Amino acid sequence: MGLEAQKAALESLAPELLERKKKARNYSLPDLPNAVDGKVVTRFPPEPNGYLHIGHAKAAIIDCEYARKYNGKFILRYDDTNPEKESKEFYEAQASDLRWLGVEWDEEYCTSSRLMRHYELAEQLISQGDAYVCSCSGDTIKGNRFDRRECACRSLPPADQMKRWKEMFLAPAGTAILRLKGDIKSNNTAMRDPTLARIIDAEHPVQGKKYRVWPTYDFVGAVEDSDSGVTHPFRTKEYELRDEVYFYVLDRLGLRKPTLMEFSRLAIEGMPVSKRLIKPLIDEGRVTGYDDPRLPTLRGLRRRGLQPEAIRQFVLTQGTSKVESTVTFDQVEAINRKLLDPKAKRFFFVPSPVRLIVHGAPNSKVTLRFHPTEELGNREIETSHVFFIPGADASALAAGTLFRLKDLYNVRVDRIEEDGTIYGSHAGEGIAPDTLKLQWVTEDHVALTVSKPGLLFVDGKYNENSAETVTGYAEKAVLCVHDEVVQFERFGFCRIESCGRQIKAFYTHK
RNA sequence: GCUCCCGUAGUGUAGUCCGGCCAAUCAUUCCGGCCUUUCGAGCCGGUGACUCGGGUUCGAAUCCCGACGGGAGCACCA
Repeated sequence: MGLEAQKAALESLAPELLERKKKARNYSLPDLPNAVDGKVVTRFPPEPNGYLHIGHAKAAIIDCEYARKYNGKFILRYDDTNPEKESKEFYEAQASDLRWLGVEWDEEYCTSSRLMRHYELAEQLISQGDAYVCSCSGDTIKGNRFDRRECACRSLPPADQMKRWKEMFLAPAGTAILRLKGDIKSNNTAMRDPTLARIIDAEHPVQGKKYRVWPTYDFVGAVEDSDSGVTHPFRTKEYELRDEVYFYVLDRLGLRKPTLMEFSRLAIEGMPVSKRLIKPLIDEGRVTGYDDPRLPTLRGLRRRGLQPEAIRQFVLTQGTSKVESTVTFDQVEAINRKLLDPKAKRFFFVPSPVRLIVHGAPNSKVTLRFHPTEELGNREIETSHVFFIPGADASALAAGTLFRLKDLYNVRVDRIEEDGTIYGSHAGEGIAPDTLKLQWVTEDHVALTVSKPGLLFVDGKYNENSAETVTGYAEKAVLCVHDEVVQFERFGFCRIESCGRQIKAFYTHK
């Protein structure tokens, strides 16, 4: 029986079998292991040392989303245990960026507020013989780690270690560190007696000069997750080698062990996320700051016109896999466009304007809707016989061509002058099929420059053309728009940043 | 170099833990078509993938071994 015959036979016997069922994509995150509804606790632990970017957003959104999914609790924890790197401004900046993102936390605290607890646990480790004070030089420590060799400090008895620990609080910075007695022979370099605490003299943005001995990430990351009741801490893949340390520390301390999980770092093509790459761009004036719309910082994305919800949906489509991938920005744009489409007001913006004189044009006042289908209001425009149309479209016109001024009437081209000016004649109101429909402005317009954020890096090199601008005329009505994303018809979505005579527009995407 | 992680269409992603319902999901890109007073959105359709080689099994994207490829870590940063 041939395929067609089989189909026909099936059609008569059981037609329902011919319909291919479509499985609906489930956008929610996969189930968590060891999760109990109402008992899940997650946390987002940024270090207040810079502005949050899309990578942080991924972590924060996933953490928050899981807490909601299981009716649990979500904690914002500032991991501020290195006073040399952190500064006051970032605590609030990070919180406000998270609020903009729509991430809401149930609790918030600073790791630096718990140093006494860390000291207490450090002393427990010391007295148990699980930690020691090492006074070797940095180079010696490094060499010994490489050679898998224990140093003399390690074998001193706990009582001596405790004495050395007390002395650390008065010792000059750099002269001693507290190390975990791990496994110096381990293949995992992270286990070769990692540092638990060190001396730092810098003033802390919150604690001031109260402390000099600061615990490290390996120590407090594990302790804080456990102490604060976090059940499902997430971190990015580069910490995977430290998992063993994490659990070992908790094990020696007799503390509860959370279900630790990892996901890959989020990378977007041409958009650097690291301060190492961004800082020089700012210093050299190649970007305007951390809120430059070409940057994937939350501030940059916001300025560009990205909706927080788009970032959330995008992050959720990425999920929690460990596969490292580089996404192109159009994935984010597509989501953003769908969100923006029903709520962005439509305006006319004419890039590279060319003058159009219409013979027989009526002087009239037209009312144009801000949106073709949604009730977003409207604006009025008075028209006479002078218009401006886009240069790119004008260059395709020739004498005799019929086109339409969108939402107005048809025009037939009579002639085109040397200077580019187009002379045409009014050619009826009815919509003619298959004609160009052009956006237009009248003589009563505003000059506008649109910044088009491009990729900052192409093939690993700074892209000199990342800050393209398009100049043109916009209809007057844009003057009443403040900090809003609009759609310039046939041009693209743009965020209008300021009002008055100084309008800035950023091209969000097509 | 050592250790660890990861390899599903152009790009992402679901499925991999607990092998069969996978003739492999969804999105995006691209290409058609429809609709439309926008080159947008929407609707319909199409192209397109389990890195390779062995093994286990009645049956492998899924389990095992190896190769190859990519990434990460090897701090008194987080």
